[in-house]
Amino acid sequence: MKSERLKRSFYTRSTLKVAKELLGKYIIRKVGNKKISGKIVETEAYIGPKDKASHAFLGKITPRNKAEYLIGGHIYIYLVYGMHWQLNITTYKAEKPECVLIRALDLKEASGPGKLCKYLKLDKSFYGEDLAKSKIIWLEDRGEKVRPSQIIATKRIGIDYAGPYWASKKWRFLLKAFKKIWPNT
DNA sequence: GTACAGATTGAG
DNA sequence: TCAATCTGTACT
Repeated sequence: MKSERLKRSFYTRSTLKVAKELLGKYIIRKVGNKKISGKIVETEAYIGPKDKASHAFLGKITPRNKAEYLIGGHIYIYLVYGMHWQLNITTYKAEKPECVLIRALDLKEASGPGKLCKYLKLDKSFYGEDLAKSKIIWLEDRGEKVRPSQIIATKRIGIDYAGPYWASKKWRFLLKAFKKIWPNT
């Protein structure tokens, strides 16, 4: 099987393009001598500082979100609701706070952002990890082509606080074939 | 120092 | 429908 690790140049392009192309790619997580992996089937784009739903809205930098400003290909992970980790991958250039939230893999054990991190055993120790270099987590292209007609774009989830303009942006992308995983879509 | 909301989930 | 659970941020 063809299996190629995604390079820096994949991540440093425009965020919406990366968000769509991440669909169908595989995430590989090495724990000891075991590998945990799955296909990415749902993503969301966050384009700070103009995006009110982004943690980096208006160029805000805090100890929590500073990894969002790293060059494309780094992990930005944080805790929400006091109990769930969210895995984000930074995109575009350094100092540009843009990222893609990885929401789901093609497994029912990882069918949501919080469950995905639990499945991949991710936590704050992965903050700022470089997916282009890391030996414990990276992404692979296994040669699966995803056609635009297989991608569904919808509104992002759980960001109504950002107001109707940003909340209505269709920056959530998912593979048609896996729509059935989510009861509320 | 205190108050409060949140890029969710799973149970009821 | 709603509680669990805790960090970052904006106050005093």
